[in-house]
Formats: sequence, C-alpha cells, structure tokens
Amino acid sequence: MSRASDRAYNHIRNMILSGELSSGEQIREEALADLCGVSRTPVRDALRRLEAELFIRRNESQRSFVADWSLDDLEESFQLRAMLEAYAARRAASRITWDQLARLRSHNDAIRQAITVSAPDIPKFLDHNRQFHAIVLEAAGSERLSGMLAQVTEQPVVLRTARQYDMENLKRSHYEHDELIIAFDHRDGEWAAAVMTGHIRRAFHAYAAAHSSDTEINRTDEAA
Amino acid sequence: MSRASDRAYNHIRNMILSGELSSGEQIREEALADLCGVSRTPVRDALRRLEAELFIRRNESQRSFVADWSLDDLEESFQLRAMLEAYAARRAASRITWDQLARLRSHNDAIRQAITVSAPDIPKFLDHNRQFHAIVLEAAGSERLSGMLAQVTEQPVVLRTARQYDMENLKRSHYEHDELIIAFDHRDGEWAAAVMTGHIRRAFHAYAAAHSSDTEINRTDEAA
DNA sequence: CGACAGCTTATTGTATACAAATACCATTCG
DNA sequence: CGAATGGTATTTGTATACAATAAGCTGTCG
Repeated sequence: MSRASDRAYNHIRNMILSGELSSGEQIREEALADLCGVSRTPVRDALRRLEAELFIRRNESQRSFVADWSLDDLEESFQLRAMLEAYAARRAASRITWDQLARLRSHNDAIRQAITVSAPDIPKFLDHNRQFHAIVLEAAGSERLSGMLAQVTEQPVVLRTARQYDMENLKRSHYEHDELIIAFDHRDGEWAAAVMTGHIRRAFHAYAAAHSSDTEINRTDEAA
Repeated sequence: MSRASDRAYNHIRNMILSGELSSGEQIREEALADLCGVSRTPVRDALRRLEAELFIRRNESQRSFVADWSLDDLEESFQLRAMLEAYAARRAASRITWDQLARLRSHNDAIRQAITVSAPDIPKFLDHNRQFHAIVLEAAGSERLSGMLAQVTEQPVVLRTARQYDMENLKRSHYEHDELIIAFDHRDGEWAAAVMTGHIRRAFHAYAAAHSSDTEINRTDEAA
C-alpha cells in the first residue's frame, strides 16, 4: 500500500464514499493529484481501477465523473452479490477443508460474543463477519469469482447496513451463518446456496429500509 | 480505437489469444511498447485492463506474465457466464420491448439462413449470435452485469466453439434462441433463465470436446 | 436574437527521463 | 560445496513536459 497509485486509489475512493466528492461531480486528474500529493500518473492508474469498479464514469470525451448510485442500482448490486455469494457457497460446500470449517465456527462464535451483550460491539461484528465471508470465498477457490464479488461488495455499504441492524437482525445474521456451517458440514451445496441467498437478501432489505427512511418522508420502522 | 492505449490493448490481447505470447511467459512493458510502436505509458494502461480481465497475472514484485488457463478455469468461466446470462435473461423477460423482441427474431432468422444450407456460413452465424446476446443484455438493462459478462465472454473462445459446432449443434443453438424468444413473449423470466443456462452449458461441452482433442493434436504436433 | 466560426482555455493522452525496487550473478566465507 | 552477501543489470514506478483533443467563450453574420 506504499505505492503512490495505491495511496491515490484509497484516497479518491474514500473521498467518494465519504461524500467529499459528490455524485455527478466532474473530477480532474490534476486536481486529484494535488489532493493526493502525487503526480497525475498514479492518479490515472487509480482512476482506471475506480472506473472498472463503477465508482467513476467517463463521458464520450473521456472526462471523469463521480458515479451516482440510485437505490435501484444498489438493489441490483445486492442481487448480483446474492447470486455470486450463493454460487461461492455452493462451490465451497464440496471443497471446504476441516480447517476452514473450524475457522468459520470460530468467527461465528466471536460474532455471537459480540452481539449477546446489552450494547452490541458492531466493529467486532463487522470484522468477524468480513472474515467469515472471506473464508467461504477462499473455500470456493475461484479467483475470478473473488474479483467479481469484490466489485459488488462495498464494505462501507456493509458497514452502514450493520449499523442499521437491530438486535433481531444481528441475531438472524449469526443464526444464518450457523446454518451455513451446518450445510457445509453436510457438504450440501444447494442448502448452502439457499441459506446464503437469504442471508444477503435480508441484508439488502435491512439496508433499504434504513436508506429509504433517510431519503423519504419519515417512515416508522416496519418489519424488514 | 484510435488511441494508442486501445491499439496496445488490442495488439497484446490478440498476441495472447493467438498464442504469439505463450502461457506463463513473462512480458516486459518496454518490449511490448516496441512491438506496438507506442511508449510504455499506453502499454501500462493496456496491461492494467488485461490484468483485470485475468489475461495477465502479476507476481508479488509486479512482474507481468501471460496467464495460463486450464480447462477447469475455462469451465468455471463458462459456469459463471451461464449464471450471469441466465440472470440477464430473467431480467430481460420483464423489461424487453417489442422492438428488441423484433430484433431478436430478425437476428435468429439470419442465423437460420446461415445454417440451413449445405455449407453453413459460420462468420454470419457468429455475427448474428453476438448481436442476439447483446440485445438480451441490452434488455436486461444493467451496466454492471454487462461489464461482468464481458469479463467471461471471450469472443475468440466463442468463435472456436462455433467452429467446432456440427450441424446438430448449430441447429440446437438456433432452436434454443427461438425458445428464448417464446419465453420472452410470455414474459416468463424463469423459463428464459432456464433456456439460457442450457444454451451456455451446451456451448461449453461442445468447446470442451473440441478442446481436449485439440490438445492431443497439439501434443502430437510437438512430438513430431 | 440565434446560430455558427474561430479562437482560447481546460483537460486528457503520450513520450521520455529519472527514481525505486527487484532479480540475477559472481564472489567470498563458513 | 553450499549459503550468504554485495554489486550490477533489469524492470517497474513516478514525475514532468509536451501533444492532441474537447469544451467554452466571444464576436460576427444571417
């Protein structure tokens, strides 16, 4: 992460995610170079990556703009993620090792500890949740799949989703992980895929419920 | 395509697909720059794109190598493609316009004409086949999905697949397109998805059968 | 007024020089 | 003889200057 292009990448990405760069805004390479304290060369590198990840759009004459994501875009993103993670779970079921299974159990245990207290430890939940899903992906053993999933799994979105989780959702999340482990234990790919699909879909609706109450006129919490 | 980086991209990509650059071979930016007649800057651009598309791998110290694809890798690629194209078909079923449906019919008609002769016109088949699938993707209306599919749909592979099609496979391909159109007509996403899945899976097996016999032939050639 | 041509400015694309990192090789020491 | 070490060559990373292209503006003409 010490290379200038990586610093530029992270810097720009964070500026987009934090809203420092607003949606639809044009971004100029030289301005970003100044902001990141590097030259245009690594900035261009970073922009290409961010463009591939759809953080940035370019018009017909190659000017760059911050992409604006509608709720529909996000839902589609979650839908793709559900499909890909379900596929990963299906593959993982027949390939997962005992060691990987043990690590899944350990992380889900940590998640249980993080939420079975009066004030749930969200950062701890997030960290072990991330590692849990990383192990499933590792067990699936497909680099191409990993790359695609990275494109639709924005950790900041996951974070905002988790922040919106009530205790009920947190418990369900832990329970679903548990069921996934049991499906893996039985080497039942279809079961694992089904559980994973539901797991991601529920996450989307939790996110959407919170997001729409942000956007729209006050809307009392309803069952997610 | 007039920009130097695009020329470099196509040039390098073709060299990889034609075997001019062999699997596992290290590639140096300057050498490619000379071959393409441009400087290293656009070559680096092109390499980043090819790396994202898994044509190229880089080791821990950033040296680039031509990726070597096993038959397993290819199968996984086809599997992902089947899943994504099925998803596209499912989405398209509820969004497709009458105009798009008409264009699908027209292209599949052209395909029928290309193959219902004694010597099938493969280039014509390929062209209309490509456009057929492009329209389904257009009807699905998801840029992210389009981008992902581009990553797993290498036209040269499609070409080699089609070259291996016997008349039976060509007819089946046309028939499956026809069934897809009927499913769209009924706005039946699940049907469309199922047809598409089979369509791609069959294509993989046609390719795999031809590829394994290719490999044997190559081995014989090398021995001789 | 409106539209359009031509100029000016802004922005991206490319080439090149140099810096940094890494691999390769030879030499030495145990 | 093998392993470690140092220096050299190779390769990639970054900065910068310049070229090409597109946008914006202004003034003129219909």
